[in-house]
Amino acid sequence: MDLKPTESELEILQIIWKKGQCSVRDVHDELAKSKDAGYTTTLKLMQIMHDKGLVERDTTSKTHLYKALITREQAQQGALDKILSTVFKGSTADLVIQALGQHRASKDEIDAIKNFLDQFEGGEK
Amino acid sequence: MDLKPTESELEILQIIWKKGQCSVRDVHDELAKSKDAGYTTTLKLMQIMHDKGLVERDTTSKTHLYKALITREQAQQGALDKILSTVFKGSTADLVIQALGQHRASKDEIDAIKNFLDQFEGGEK
DNA sequence: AAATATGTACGACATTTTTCGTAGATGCAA
DNA sequence: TTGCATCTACGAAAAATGTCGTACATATTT
Repeated sequence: MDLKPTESELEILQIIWKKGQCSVRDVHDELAKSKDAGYTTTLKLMQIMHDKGLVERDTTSKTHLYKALITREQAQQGALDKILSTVFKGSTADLVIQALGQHRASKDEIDAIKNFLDQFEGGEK
Repeated sequence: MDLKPTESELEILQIIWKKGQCSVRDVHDELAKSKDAGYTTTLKLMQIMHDKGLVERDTTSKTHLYKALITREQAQQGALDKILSTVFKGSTADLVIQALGQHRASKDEIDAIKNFLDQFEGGEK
């Protein structure tokens, strides 16, 4: 089980994660807002995702309904692992600092992260 | 100018970043430690990177020497932007927390991040 | 019931990325 | 200077991804 979604598959997973359960039409309409591809392209992609085990589907009615079998958190972790090894030399601290440096996080965000760090540090040696 | 390295190109860039300036042989020998591809494959890839403007090269001697034209920081930012939009819903805080949660940063790393945040927060509103 | 709309299946093609073989130039050692 | 090692150039194929057309089934409307 490989479970490494491609770029297009990730775009589709995003929509499924947001809506919870989707028909191909749901996904395609949402996708069409930002992208320009045919309906059958989306269909085929979702069929492939099913073959790969990235999604499951309910085929009891004519319009099949798809659910994600991989969580957003899993995909996030996979994406992080990948860029950590390819561009961040494995340094989480570098990654975090680079992420925060560019984006100008809001005060709320910074506080959330600080709280997280505090709680974290308490539990560790 | 697209400047979006592919997966293989990133592997090569990593080595060039580390060594500063490399022949194809340098890169290939290093690559061979973790991967199994022919010499001409590496050569071709580096030629393509040159065509794309990802690297420059000194061709005065028989063995050409390559330098990166994109910085590690640029590539890091590109990689971050990509996964922020594809799996993190644009939330830097989510990304940071997910990164720290899994990877068990060391105390030093945590402190470094905290210091960074402090200095940061001071400068902001 | 016929026409129209909407759905799945799936082969085939297009594009992008990666891999490799072969040819030819240049340096070097016997 | 002959032979061998090392290099670049580059076309072409393989592999991975993304795209679409067509066929056909099932609803829905008139």
